[in-house]
Amino acid sequence: MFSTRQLAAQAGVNVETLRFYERKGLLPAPQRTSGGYRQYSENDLKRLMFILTAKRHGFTLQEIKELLELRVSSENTCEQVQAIAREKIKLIDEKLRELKRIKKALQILSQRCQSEHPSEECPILEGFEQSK
Amino acid sequence: MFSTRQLAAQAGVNVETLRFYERKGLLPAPQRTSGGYRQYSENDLKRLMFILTAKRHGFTLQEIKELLELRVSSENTCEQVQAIAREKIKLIDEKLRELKRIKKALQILSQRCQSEHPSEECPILEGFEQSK
DNA sequence: GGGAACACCGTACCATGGTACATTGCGTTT
DNA sequence: AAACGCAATGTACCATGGTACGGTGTTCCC
Repeated sequence: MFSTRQLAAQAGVNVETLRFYERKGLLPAPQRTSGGYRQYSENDLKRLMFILTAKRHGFTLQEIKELLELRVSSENTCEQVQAIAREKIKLIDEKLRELKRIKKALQILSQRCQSEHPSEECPILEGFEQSK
Repeated sequence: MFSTRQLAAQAGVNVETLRFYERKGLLPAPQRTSGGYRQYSENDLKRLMFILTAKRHGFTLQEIKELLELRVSSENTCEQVQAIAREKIKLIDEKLRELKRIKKALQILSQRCQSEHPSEECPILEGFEQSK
């Protein structure tokens, strides 16, 4: 069990951020002590780490919330969950493809820098094909 | 040559966005007609597409600006450019790794949904290891 | 040469994702 | 029981990345 401060420190975020995520429904309202202090579990930490990871490459909080809500319940049959998961996987595959494209462009740039004259102009743009 | 409206339409963005990117230094101030209208080139379109692609997976406008400024000039020797490019490539590799992790977690979830009972609880969290 | 249709500019506004108070409350220590 | 530290709350504020608006200027076509 962690206090707000401890959880925030573990994850490297601001204490206020935890409250913010709670308001937004990304973190569940944790148990409270008799005095009203939040008590976070190991599971909350994992969940928080996931949020932060997903956030780092451009998932919005809303999307992350949806990812986290992907669970089978009475409202949500297995097949529905699978459909949503497949959708998200497709989205991720697209992100993967585009990141690879950008990486390749950077590698081409780096390559050119090795082979050409120092003062030569080698704009990064030249390595790019049309996107999307 | 495109007008502002044409370029915006080609790229699927708002006209105002082009002016915004120009103010922020992401798009160069284009040539103007005698009447003061902007005239964009094919190269501007490519540049804009790159910006949009990079943006879609979490590069900030500031980072994108730096990517676009990666070019050899009198201020910037080939070696410096290479160093920056390598740095960005490392960053991209990290994003790739984390996206793959998220994808795997989703696949595990999807798998479970096939093999278990409809009403079973299968939270997505369970597929995740500790991150970072 | 008058009027649509579009362009320009500055400024104001908006959503997202936080961050920072100021105030009140808990809880331990002395 | 006073005091220190940290927690909780509501509200205000901030940066980023746009978007909208009102007023003016330009083109083009009848």
